[in-house]
Amino acid sequence: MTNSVNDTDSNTGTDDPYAVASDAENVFWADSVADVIETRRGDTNTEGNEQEPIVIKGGVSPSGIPHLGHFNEILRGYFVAEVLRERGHNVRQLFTSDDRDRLRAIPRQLADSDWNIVGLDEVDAGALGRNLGRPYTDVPDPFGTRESYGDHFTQLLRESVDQLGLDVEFISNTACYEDGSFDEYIETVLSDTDTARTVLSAYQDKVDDEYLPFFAICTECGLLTEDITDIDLESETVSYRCSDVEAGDEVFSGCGHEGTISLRDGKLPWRFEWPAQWAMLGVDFEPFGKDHAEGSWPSGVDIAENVFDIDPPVPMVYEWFTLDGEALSSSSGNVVTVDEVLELLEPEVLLYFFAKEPLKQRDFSIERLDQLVDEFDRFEELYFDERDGEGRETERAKRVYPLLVDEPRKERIRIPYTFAAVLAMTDDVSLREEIARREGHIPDDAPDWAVEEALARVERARTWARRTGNEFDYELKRSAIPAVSFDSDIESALSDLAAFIEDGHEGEAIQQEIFSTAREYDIDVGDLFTAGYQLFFDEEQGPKLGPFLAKLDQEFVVARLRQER
RNA sequence: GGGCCGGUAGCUCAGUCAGGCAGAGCGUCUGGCUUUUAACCAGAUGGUCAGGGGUUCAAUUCCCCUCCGGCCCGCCA
Repeated sequence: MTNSVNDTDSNTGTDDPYAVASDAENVFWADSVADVIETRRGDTNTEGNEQEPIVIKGGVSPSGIPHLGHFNEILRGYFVAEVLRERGHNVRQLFTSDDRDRLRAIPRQLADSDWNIVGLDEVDAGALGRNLGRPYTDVPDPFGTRESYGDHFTQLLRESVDQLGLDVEFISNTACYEDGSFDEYIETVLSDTDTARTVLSAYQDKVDDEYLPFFAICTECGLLTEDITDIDLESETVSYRCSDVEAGDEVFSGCGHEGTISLRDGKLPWRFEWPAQWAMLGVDFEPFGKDHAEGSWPSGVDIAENVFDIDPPVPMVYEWFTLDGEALSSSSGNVVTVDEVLELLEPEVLLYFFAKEPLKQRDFSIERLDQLVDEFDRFEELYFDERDGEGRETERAKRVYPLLVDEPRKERIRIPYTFAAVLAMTDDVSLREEIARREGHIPDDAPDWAVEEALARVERARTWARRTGNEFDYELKRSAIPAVSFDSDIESALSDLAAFIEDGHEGEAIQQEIFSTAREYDIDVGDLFTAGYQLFFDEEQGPKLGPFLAKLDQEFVVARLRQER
């Protein structure tokens, strides 16, 4: 082995993907990354002397439903891109869909073009099974609307990026192979297979003297096969035998066909393909998951320097998220999509989540989503000097918050998330607003746009309560009375309560009256409350009853307490 | 087996990289209200900084070992 990354001194600083984002000078990791990128390029001033834009890349195989974890590949880069743009640089943010990778397993769940999550029983799973081992772009779209499986899931990812309002250029790996963009890099690798073997063998034991770093798509059966028998760079062709491919526990059977294909009808193995992308696209920065940190990254550095003769990009490792404590996984179906998340919280809250320290293991907890939203609300208040911070909290908020929203607007209104969930117990939109105003969450002079956006959170909290079935998941049974029956004491007590409310009283007075009525009839206070919750929610518990009833329309409340409708 | 990242209050997280009194929000408890029913206000409570050892006047912070969660050394955010 010569000049591997491990025995040069070039690995002391910016090649360490763990160290790049952890400079104590900065309160925001993306600033530390940007510092390193500027130093590396040597064009730290912003006087317009840089010829080429700074290129930031991410990438993923379109293996199934694009879930929250995949957005690390976009959003970690997005923050770095925004910081660099602030500093006056021209930045391109790229995303490669690694869509010539092979379909290795069929996910238990898929998403159709409208983001409906569907099980395998709703598609032709058998057809998918017959396509195992073939490139994603050669597998038919299971929903029959797009050109391929790969196109379908790439398109879904792109829609989520659009929903977040991000400016990202999508690049199809398959398209790059087909249009010849990869040609010179494939030729570089295959023209000196000794060097390729030598470099890679330092990282992979299975590389032997026969190893040829190229895969071919079989012209007969479409399998992406690894058994390359000859390379002819004169004619730019590769000969292969369609042998079985082992991938983990799976074996994809080859058809045995022996054929010859163009360099454009195959692909480089991942370990070479990644550095080839860096070379082809001129990548300056790329974040990647911890899975690549100890394997693909060091070999990629070595291949970049010693096969392609380029500098590798500035790297950054991010930790994986869990979803309510479990690993995110397209194949197992434990996923949450950006589409779903945006039904639960505002985009800026989602961006806030991704602005946190990349190396911390984090759980995205839908059960406790209120905690994340509360944290964001406080962060926002720090930015607007509406709250005192500890240590460098305020400094961080001042730095990061403007990157989360289109435009900081001091007049914005945030209804606390769990209170929004309480408001969502009624579907009367004007009542929601009235209660929010009365409780002081909406100032009298609030602009219309701020009220509208604040109340949009109520719908999101409603969706959250329904999705989790939590303690806020109450629904006022307005249209029909729940099937209940009470003993005569309780019926009388409810009737007295109706009369009291008919006289017109404030919420706290009604609350008091519930207690005194219960005493009067010598019934357990809890039983009377339970009866109330049953009548209005068909549940045994609920929000503080007196104030809630006071805010509903009186005629309805009185009639319901009398069990008339 | 070898290497890497993380572990701070019941929960979600700052602080650790530059050693100097252990922090926030939520929750919980108490009061506001002679009455348990979740929204509001006030106050209080809350810790073996995963565990052990070392260096130091001083360690959550630096070093070593161990445990737990995860990753890499096949493929794959």
